[in-house]
Amino acid sequence: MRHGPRSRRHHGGHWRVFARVERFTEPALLLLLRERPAHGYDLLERLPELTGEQRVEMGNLYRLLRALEQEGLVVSEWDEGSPGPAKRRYAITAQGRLLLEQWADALRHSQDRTERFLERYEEGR
Amino acid sequence: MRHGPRSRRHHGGHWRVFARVERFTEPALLLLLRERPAHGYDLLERLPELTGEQRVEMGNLYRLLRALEQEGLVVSEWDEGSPGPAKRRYAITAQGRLLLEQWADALRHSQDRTERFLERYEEGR
DNA sequence: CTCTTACATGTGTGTTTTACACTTAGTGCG
DNA sequence: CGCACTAAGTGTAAAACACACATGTAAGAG
Repeated sequence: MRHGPRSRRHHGGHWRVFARVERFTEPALLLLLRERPAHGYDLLERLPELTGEQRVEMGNLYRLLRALEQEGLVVSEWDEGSPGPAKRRYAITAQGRLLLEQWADALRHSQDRTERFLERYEEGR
Repeated sequence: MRHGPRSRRHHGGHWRVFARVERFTEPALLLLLRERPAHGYDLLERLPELTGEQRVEMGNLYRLLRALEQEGLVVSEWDEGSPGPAKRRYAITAQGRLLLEQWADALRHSQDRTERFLERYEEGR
């Protein structure tokens, strides 16, 4: 096995567990973009505030942004006029806001499930 | 595309999102086995209480149980003497309890992250 | 007795999601 | 210039998961 699993990393003789919500980068991006439009690299730096990870894989981030655009959840355009390398500026759409709302709902349910799990865990200690 | 994504299902014209914790079946199994030893099919029926899903894929469940055994997190033996088809009875080990503890910890962190996400989401409505 | 259903454990294989490695290009600085 | 930082990507493999199918035991219906 070249790589260990992501959610359970070997580290100094024991397993390190990181309980992560599937596809969490997606709602995180949508939330950041709801606050204000931004370009990919900017999002890359602000994502860890939400995901709790050191950094998000940038390759996947750019692919995800393009996928979101194809689904009509965000729109983008090349940001002319600003200095430095060409940037693509992303903004959330109405559909994106709707999906974010559904994510928030799903995350609340997830919170409830996990809360029940933890209570049941504490009971049997 | 034969199958849609699991965490975002198309349903009646909109996407249905199910925010799921990665590999959550693993701590769920460990918790059930900490409460009492059980065989696979039994776990299969009791898992939805914890996961919130209708059912867990049984193929993957049996593979997961064997993987957990290879890692020393559970032990099993054929349950002789009980009627019906042969059952393999699984029990949690000390290492399994340790990993479950780490999962509980990780899940609490996940709760905090999600809580922060939801608060930030509510702020900007 | 035969058929069907439920119990019980699995294998095979494809899809989706994520990780890791690498490329290209603009700009400022010592 | 060489180097670091910004910015946007591609290629590819592994991990996680879904779906379909196989095999055998036992209990009950007709």
